[in-house]
Amino acid sequence: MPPKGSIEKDRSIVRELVRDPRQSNVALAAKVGLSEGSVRRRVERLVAEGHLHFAAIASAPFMGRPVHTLFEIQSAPGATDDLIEKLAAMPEMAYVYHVTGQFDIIAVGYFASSNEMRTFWTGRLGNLDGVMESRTVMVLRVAKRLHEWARDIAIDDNVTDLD
Amino acid sequence: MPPKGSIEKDRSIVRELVRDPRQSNVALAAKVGLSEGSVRRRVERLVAEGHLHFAAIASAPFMGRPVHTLFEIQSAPGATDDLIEKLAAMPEMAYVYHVTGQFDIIAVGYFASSNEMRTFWTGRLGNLDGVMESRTVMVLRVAKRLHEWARDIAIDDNVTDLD
DNA sequence: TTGCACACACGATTCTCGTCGTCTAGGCTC
DNA sequence: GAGCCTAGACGACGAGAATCGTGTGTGCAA
Repeated sequence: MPPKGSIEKDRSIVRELVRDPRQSNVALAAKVGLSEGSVRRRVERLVAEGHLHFAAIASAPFMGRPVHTLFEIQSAPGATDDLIEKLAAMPEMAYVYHVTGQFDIIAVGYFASSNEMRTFWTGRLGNLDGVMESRTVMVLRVAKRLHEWARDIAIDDNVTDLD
Repeated sequence: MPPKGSIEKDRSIVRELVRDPRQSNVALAAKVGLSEGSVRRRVERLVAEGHLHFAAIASAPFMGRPVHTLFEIQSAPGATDDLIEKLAAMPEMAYVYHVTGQFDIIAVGYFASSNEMRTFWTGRLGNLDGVMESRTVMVLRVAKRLHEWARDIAIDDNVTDLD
């Protein structure tokens, strides 16, 4: 087990990488006060454990999918998990959340046109077993998409044993 | 302007990077059929133009924010843009969308505890000017979070002039 | 022709990556 | 408690690879 305070080093590595994902291990090592090799091993471990991951994010409009839609779905009792599986398997879907509230599932997808979205909604989604009710919400503008949200966060010292 | 078909090279670079964000320019160049230098410059340009960006994504629980909440907000007429600005400026917020439907804004945030979320909701969010009604939706499980969604998408040839 | 936008070529510098020796913490036996 | 052993993490280091800046060529349009 990390001998306490080690997790803070991990977090500072993560914060630093969130701030600049493409910096070299050498630069990162200098900032967090470790050697290049140690930083490299820690990053590998953090990625393997799922605490950190790297992504290249494409602009959906640039890739030919300008229509950004959110679906709120109420599922039949007991059907939620199945439904989530099926939604997650659809390539149009980027995010699928199991949530509380009036609806059980929120899913976000990208489409080439409103018409294609409509086809998807009325055809593929509407025909799925277990869909009681669904609503679409069109995303007009993304005001903030901060995969970098962790950057400014001050970490409480007493929160060290989280998964 | 790119002489047509150049945008397809850009897209194949993007797709390839989405598939593996940390591959070297040399490897990428071999796959898309360009030299290392050309790929490097194209990637720089794509990032500068906002069509592509690199991110290191931290696990929110690991960073001490296990509570994942979505807020649906109905704003007073004319107040939406202001409200969006204010929400986007809050460090707890990771995503802020301007949307259609019953609500005008959907915002997603991460909190250290449900209590902190409640404090935020009743205190900071509830006191903002222009908030007519707001609901919280707790995210129980993230079934899919595919920043890599663009990977499998076939691009229509007639969709070349999008921003 | 001139200008411009790309692409390629090619060193110099920097980084990555595997390996090795060291140090420390913890557990075990005596 | 002393001595010993093991596991994990760290730093050091060198070979190989990647990056990065610059210079040159080529196609196209004004």
